[in-house]
Amino acid sequence: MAAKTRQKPDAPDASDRVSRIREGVTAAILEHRLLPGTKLGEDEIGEIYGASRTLVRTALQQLAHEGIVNIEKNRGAFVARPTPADAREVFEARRLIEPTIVDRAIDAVSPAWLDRLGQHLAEEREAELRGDARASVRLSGEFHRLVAEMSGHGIYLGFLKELIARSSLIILLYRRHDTPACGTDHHAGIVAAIRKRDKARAGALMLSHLNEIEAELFLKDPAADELRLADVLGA
Amino acid sequence: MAAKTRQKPDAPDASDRVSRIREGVTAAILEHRLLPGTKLGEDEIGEIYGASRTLVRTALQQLAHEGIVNIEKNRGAFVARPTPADAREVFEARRLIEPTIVDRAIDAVSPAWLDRLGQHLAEEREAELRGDARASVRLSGEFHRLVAEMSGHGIYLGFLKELIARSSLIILLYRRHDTPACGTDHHAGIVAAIRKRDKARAGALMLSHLNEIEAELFLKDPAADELRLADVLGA
DNA sequence: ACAGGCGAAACTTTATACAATCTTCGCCCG
DNA sequence: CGGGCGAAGATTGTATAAAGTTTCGCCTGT
Repeated sequence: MAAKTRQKPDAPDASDRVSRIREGVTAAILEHRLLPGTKLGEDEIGEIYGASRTLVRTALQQLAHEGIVNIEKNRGAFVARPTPADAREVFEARRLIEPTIVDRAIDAVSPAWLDRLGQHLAEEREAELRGDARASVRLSGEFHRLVAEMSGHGIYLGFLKELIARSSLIILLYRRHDTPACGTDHHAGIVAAIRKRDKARAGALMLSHLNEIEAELFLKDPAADELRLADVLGA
Repeated sequence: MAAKTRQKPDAPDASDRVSRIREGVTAAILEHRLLPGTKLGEDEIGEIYGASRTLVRTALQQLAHEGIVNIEKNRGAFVARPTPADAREVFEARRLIEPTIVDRAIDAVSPAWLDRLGQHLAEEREAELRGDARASVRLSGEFHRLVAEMSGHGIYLGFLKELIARSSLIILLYRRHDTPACGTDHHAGIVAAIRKRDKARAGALMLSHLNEIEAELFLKDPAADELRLADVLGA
């Protein structure tokens, strides 16, 4: 019967327009097409997506709540610029949550999920061979989200989505050398451990993976943000 | 100079009107004055706070993102009614995060914070003696938030605020017997451990505290929601 | 030439009006 | 008398317009 009118409350690819805006802007930020500090004018975005400012505003407010956009009163919305302190908090939280998520994911493992993971690893490898940095960045984050979805834990998934989005900005701002793909092999190792249902090993690998990513960051004084940003923009 | 015009971006008690609406509704939900499933009409709330629907809508969207309000398309906003599965997820997440938060709080301990904690315990005791159930519920949640603020970890604090708000709804829906204050002594014990900077003990006490709260819940089939709600309303 | 202030333009914020959708109540038919 | 159809009422979704704030350029005075 009325199965089409009442769609589930938080449809993943919700076809309404505000979700399309939100996901478009999110993708642009996660792929490093929009740099930290960039002004996100309401008219500007509205014209791109053919939507009214009302809808754009809604989307921007959601992004602000997720921590990847800052809204300054009477000034507008800007792509967030996490401080080194923020960065340390984000990675501490990820080190706490993600090993647990892997653990739960192994509980929920199934052939279909293993296929999905294998397929994702293939995509990551392909993007890296292609030298497509944007796709690599996006897929790297999506791997972690995939594991969280696999765990079937909605709250962990929500938290992790936030942490991943912020991590993307942090990596852009503070990565030391431009090691293009730090941990493709790491992901493969984690999947292997999941296949073997080896919780201890999977959790340990996830932890060391996160540690290695953070170790490649240069988290010093906040004033260095400007320099770093100029560097990225010049390249 | 212009110190009043540009206040910090995420002021805790932001005096703008949308925050006042959000906090008012949140307080009403946390104090169990608004029951799960209650319709939150935009005009209705707008008239109470003397605000336009635009502002009310913004506040409701924020509450929806925090998980304590559900917005159904073309139907309106309702106080969320967590399922037993949601409840288990919330408490699993709290068991993971809160011991870590206590740990970090002990790192940041100071005489001022210890005063604040002691003062809070006194308030809790007083409310309980008074038999003020509403204040008890609110203060019980605020204790956990206080520890999170003490930890100085903004992300953990944000996550925990969400979890506490949801917990309040869960306890209302699924508590077995009306044990008025399950864990006032627990809170005191945790504070004592914090005073002694005994991380292991503080974390363990927090964990058992959460376990005991969850143990008092009756998490069976989702269909029982209706009965439970009717029970509460009748009382 | 330079500092300070005035003013206009652009943008965000808030309110209001319009359109679309759902709910409810009444009526009619079986 | 019960069930279903339909129209009126109410409520939400969206767009547009009015109001307030910030910012930038320009002009004047020293």
